[in-house]
Amino acid sequence: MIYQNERAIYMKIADRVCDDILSGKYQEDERVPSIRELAAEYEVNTNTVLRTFDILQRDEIIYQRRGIGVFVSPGARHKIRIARKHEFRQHELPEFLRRLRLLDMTIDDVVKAWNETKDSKDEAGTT
Amino acid sequence: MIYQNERAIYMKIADRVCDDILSGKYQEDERVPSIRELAAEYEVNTNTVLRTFDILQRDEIIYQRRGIGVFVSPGARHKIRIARKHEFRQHELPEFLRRLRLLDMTIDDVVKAWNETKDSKDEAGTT
DNA sequence: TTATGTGTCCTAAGTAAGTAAGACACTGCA
DNA sequence: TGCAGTGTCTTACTTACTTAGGACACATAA
Repeated sequence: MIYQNERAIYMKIADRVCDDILSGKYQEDERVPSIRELAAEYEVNTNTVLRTFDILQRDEIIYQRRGIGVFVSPGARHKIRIARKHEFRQHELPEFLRRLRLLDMTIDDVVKAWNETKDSKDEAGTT
Repeated sequence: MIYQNERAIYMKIADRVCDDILSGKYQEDERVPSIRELAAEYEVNTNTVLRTFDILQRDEIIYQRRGIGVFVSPGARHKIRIARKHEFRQHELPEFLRRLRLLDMTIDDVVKAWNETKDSKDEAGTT
């Protein structure tokens, strides 16, 4: 039985946007899809995306220009990396290992999965 | 920036109870703390814990006896393990590795953390 | 200037989650 | 029998989230 239930769509979208900045899909000072476009992509109301952008702007990840669009702030990528790494070490990793241990599993299972996904990437990169 | 925001306290409590069944804190056919006790422990309203027990009973993890208490169902531990393992392989592990990769980290960081927490447990078990 | 696409704001509504406080029914025990 | 502890249920209220639909302000290009 799994009971996680994370709601707040606008928060999840914020996380996705950060993902895309980290991965380089959105470069710094580059334009992000418009509120209406993102609302269509995620199939939510424009107000929901608006709330996403509210907190992203509050955290200086993006900046909005009335009538033009939304852009990635300079230094956003680095800022996200720092925050994510901290969160990872402090919470995600310990929680992950805790759940791993609760299932009597070992790190080998994780390493194996890592190598498998890594292999598929190598194949794409090679040849 | 981390935007997770998982609400629904009653779901988190359900997860905690399952943790405690997995770890052996609550044995099968053994009594679980009363609704009022758990409400006090987690500092929530009794109705919130009631909702937790509603879904745990629906999933046959527990059974309630009016006037007596709440008990762990026979086979609950096994049932939770199956569900958790499935969830782990299907979602938690892939998502974990994805986030790891987004941070340009490698599996070595995870192995290291695993060994460290494992060491501290070994010390407690030995001598 | 006008049209279009953008961000911004508003009101209205519904749902889920959580709290609060109390009442009732059942069980075991003194 | 009476009491205490339990699960159960009810009503009322607040808050956060999400949707819906529309309106306005601004910037750019035709």
